[in-house]
Amino acid sequence: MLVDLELAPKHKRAAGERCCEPVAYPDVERADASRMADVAKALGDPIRLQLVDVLRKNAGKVCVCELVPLFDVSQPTLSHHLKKLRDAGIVDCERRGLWAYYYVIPGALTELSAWLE
Amino acid sequence: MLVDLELAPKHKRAAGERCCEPVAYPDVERADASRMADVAKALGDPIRLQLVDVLRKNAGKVCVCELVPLFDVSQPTLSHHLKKLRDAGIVDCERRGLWAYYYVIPGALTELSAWLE
DNA sequence: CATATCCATTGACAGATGTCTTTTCAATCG
DNA sequence: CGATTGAAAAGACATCTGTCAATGGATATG
Repeated sequence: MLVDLELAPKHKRAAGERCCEPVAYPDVERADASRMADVAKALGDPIRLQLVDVLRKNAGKVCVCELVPLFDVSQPTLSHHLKKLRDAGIVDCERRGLWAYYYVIPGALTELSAWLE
Repeated sequence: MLVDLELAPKHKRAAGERCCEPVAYPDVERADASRMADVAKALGDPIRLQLVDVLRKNAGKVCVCELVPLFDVSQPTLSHHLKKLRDAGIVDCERRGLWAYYYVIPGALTELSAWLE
């Protein structure tokens, strides 16, 4: 599938003249874009993306001590990544005694997912 | 919709004992995760996300001189963002005389989109 | 050729990021 | 209580990121 390029053979414009037709730009998009970019940014690290992947496939069943050995980073580093995901509103955790059980917050990815579609 | 938490009331384990059941962890995911994380990272900036949004809605019709006034950043900064998107394999451009026409590469977002779903 | 225009690149710089080691905190066990 | 354990936080440090001003390169006009 190729993109339908509409490359009008343009000529140099006079000073101050627009070189292209203006693109309609919905102002509402700005806040949406910020929210979605925050989520995308949080997913923009292989470890965090895999963390979300594992958590989604094992909703609510995974505690940190089980996540750590899956990655080649130290426990504090993984904790740091989990905090990033928490700050982005993608995951949350529930503590039970010594253990912390992480899960993906339902709906946290739907806005970005819908936009990407 | 709530996550189905299976919080077994665990007790302190003996030294060396696993505190959790091991999670099956497909090794194939590693390369996939890296690719998708790269795409997500590129989308992890509001300006870049909006750039992709505009380009998707105006496939192949948008030249840089038209994109610049849409954002409150300098032309070199926008050029930098476009390069990031190019490096991530999300967009490409076609030059025609003085102008550069950007477009979203078809299928560039499908892997991430499918995973997010 | 000289000049103007579009766009990319370079260099600089403050701030964010990923990582580790060390520390702290809360909870459990003996 | 004292010791141990799971997990978060703090501190340090090299690297990456977003931004701008200045520059460069290619193309068009005259």
